[in-house]
Amino acid sequence: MAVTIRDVAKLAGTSVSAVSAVLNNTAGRRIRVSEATRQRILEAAKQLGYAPNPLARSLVTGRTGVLGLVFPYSRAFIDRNPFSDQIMSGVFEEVVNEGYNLMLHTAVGNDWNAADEKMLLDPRVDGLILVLPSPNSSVIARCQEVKFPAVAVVYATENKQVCTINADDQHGGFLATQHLIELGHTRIAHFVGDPKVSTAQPRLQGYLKAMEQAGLQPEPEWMVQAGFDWKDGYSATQRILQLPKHKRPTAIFAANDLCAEGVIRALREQGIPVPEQMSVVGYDDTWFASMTNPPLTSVHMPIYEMGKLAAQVLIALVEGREVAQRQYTLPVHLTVRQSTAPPPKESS
Amino acid sequence: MAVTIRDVAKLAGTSVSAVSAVLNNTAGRRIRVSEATRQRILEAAKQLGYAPNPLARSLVTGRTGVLGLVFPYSRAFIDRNPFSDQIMSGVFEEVVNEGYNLMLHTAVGNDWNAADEKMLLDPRVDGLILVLPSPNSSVIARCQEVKFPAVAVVYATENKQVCTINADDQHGGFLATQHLIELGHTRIAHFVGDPKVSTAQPRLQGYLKAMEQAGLQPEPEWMVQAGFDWKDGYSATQRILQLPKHKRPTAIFAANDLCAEGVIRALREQGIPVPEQMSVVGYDDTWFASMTNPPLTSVHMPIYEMGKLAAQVLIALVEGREVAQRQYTLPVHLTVRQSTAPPPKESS
DNA sequence: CTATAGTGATAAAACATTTTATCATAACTT
DNA sequence: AAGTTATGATAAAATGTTTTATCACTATAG
Repeated sequence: MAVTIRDVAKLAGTSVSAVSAVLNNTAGRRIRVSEATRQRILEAAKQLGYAPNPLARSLVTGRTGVLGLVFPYSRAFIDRNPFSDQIMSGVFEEVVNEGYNLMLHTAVGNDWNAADEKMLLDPRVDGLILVLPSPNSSVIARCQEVKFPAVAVVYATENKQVCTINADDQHGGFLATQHLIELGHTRIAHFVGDPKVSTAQPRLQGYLKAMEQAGLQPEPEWMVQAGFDWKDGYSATQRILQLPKHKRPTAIFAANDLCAEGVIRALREQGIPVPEQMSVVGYDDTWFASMTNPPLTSVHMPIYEMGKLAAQVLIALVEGREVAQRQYTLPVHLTVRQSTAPPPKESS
Repeated sequence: MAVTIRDVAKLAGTSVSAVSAVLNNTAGRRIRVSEATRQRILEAAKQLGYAPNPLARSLVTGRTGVLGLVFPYSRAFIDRNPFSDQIMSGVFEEVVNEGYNLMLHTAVGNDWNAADEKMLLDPRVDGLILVLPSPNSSVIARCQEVKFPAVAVVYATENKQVCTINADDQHGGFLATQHLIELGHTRIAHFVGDPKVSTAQPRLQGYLKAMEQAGLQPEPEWMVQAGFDWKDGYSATQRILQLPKHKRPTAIFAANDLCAEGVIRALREQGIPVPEQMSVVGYDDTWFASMTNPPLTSVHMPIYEMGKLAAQVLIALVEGREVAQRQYTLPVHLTVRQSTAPPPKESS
């Protein structure tokens, strides 16, 4: 059916090995070929429109030029989630630039069964980028064990051998809170993300650090266990509005942008204007943050860059290059928009 | 390194062919094997943790179990675009359910060069799902030519042999416009999408049809060449607000949700309340539509379902099953939210 | 005049499968 | 008793590459 290397060899009147050597520009190393036959081979290959079969090539070289990208199995993480889009976008950009291909995988939670193993430690991919919001994954442990190249994104671990890409979540939490303190707020709530996700805890730590540093004592009711979804922010806001007036916060630092949007929506429905009566800070600063009303002040997480870096590190690993650093923590910064303002004057 | 079929054969004390037959449940067809050896083989395979090498298998069977998903190369189409996310999400869901894998591709515009050909007509994928907003692609023609299984999404063509998945854009345009007419609007603008994208024209047709059917004569200024991006809606709104009062529309049917968000933003900045002074209708009804302020009335396009159907059809094609239908046009409906209302009373 | 080295190549092995062809043996038919 | 058929297998071919080993032949050095 398709044109093979043998067809080229036959047309050029040479051996298969010569064709292979010429087409891989590896002539001169083991196999020598004269300039004349080199030209004949090139001509023949062009004439037949020959393209090497990647399967056969991979079978013998043990390399495929394909990277695997693994998301946790959760439709929420793939669909309607600017975070995973941007990770993917960054990964994809780098992968394409470096001439690799990208294969998508899923169905991997924290548990790791035989089916997953076959799916992931697959000779069809040279390495894996794992988006692993849950800590202590056995997936990554298994990769280490069999020395399968892997890079984990948003993954917290003690093991210094594991390649990880993270953002400075604690500093992000600090920045968000400090910004509100500088505006004059003293009663600041933090809607904490899903505790199963590794980024939730450090952000809370950053919040606590900023509060402590400013000499503010956070009420326990201000640290609300919410979540990363829209409706988590919505319901958490409803709860916090039931606090007695003197305990009611004047600012909310939400778990992420989606959560913050839920906060804004709940506030709007209660007739509480943002930012005049309540300041709101988001987290992630995805494209979506600038689309809310009012546009959201948010901690900018370099998500796209994290995806890109993950791909860079993985490619280095796959190509056997030594990586300068195994664990990265990218800096974050605060993007101030219009959802934050000084607290309202006390009317009581 | 890895455990091969030979290791299993050796441990079980049988031939390689017997192992292959047993493990593929194809025993009895050509190769017969007794129940006793069958058990020995199964046991040996389990003990060694054998997993067949997909590369070697694909090389001989000519099938890989991998589908390719191709997006046009445009970062806007991958990043920050709820549309492509949802397509991908639908495709992915079906692909995973059916035990296939998904490979991502890009770098294909309307032009189709040799590099693209090698990348796409790749033995590593059994077939392609092409997201092809631009009509008359030579990509799809080439796939037809070499009988490479392919399904095109949002692709307009005269060729009835090409498998396509579309939504009823004309009816969508009709529904959006009719809704505004029923509310009492007579001066209705339509912000037309990128003319290079095949969905733009039918939506305009639907708009015109609804207007005509209601006996309304649309002013040429109301059909604004805008685009599918946020800022297209923003700038088009600024232009339309400069029309003299008697020509100024009371409702805008935007090219899509992103465009509509730009419209709302521009109106807000001009102090024109939505929907009291101006009704706005979006298109696509992505998750994002319910997040705007006010929540957007939008034509619901079954994007996720389109992705899913595309994968279904492609898998049928790949597996050699005859498909009931080669070209699908999925129905759309209107989701009414709070961005539309009757026109303001004439104050002049 | 014989080792050695260099040149230009080819044949064969290896990669891990599936598929096809072949081969005994026993049982059953004619 | 010879021929057919069913059973249970195995060896070998095929898939399309890359890599390793081998082979002539010539020129140069000792």
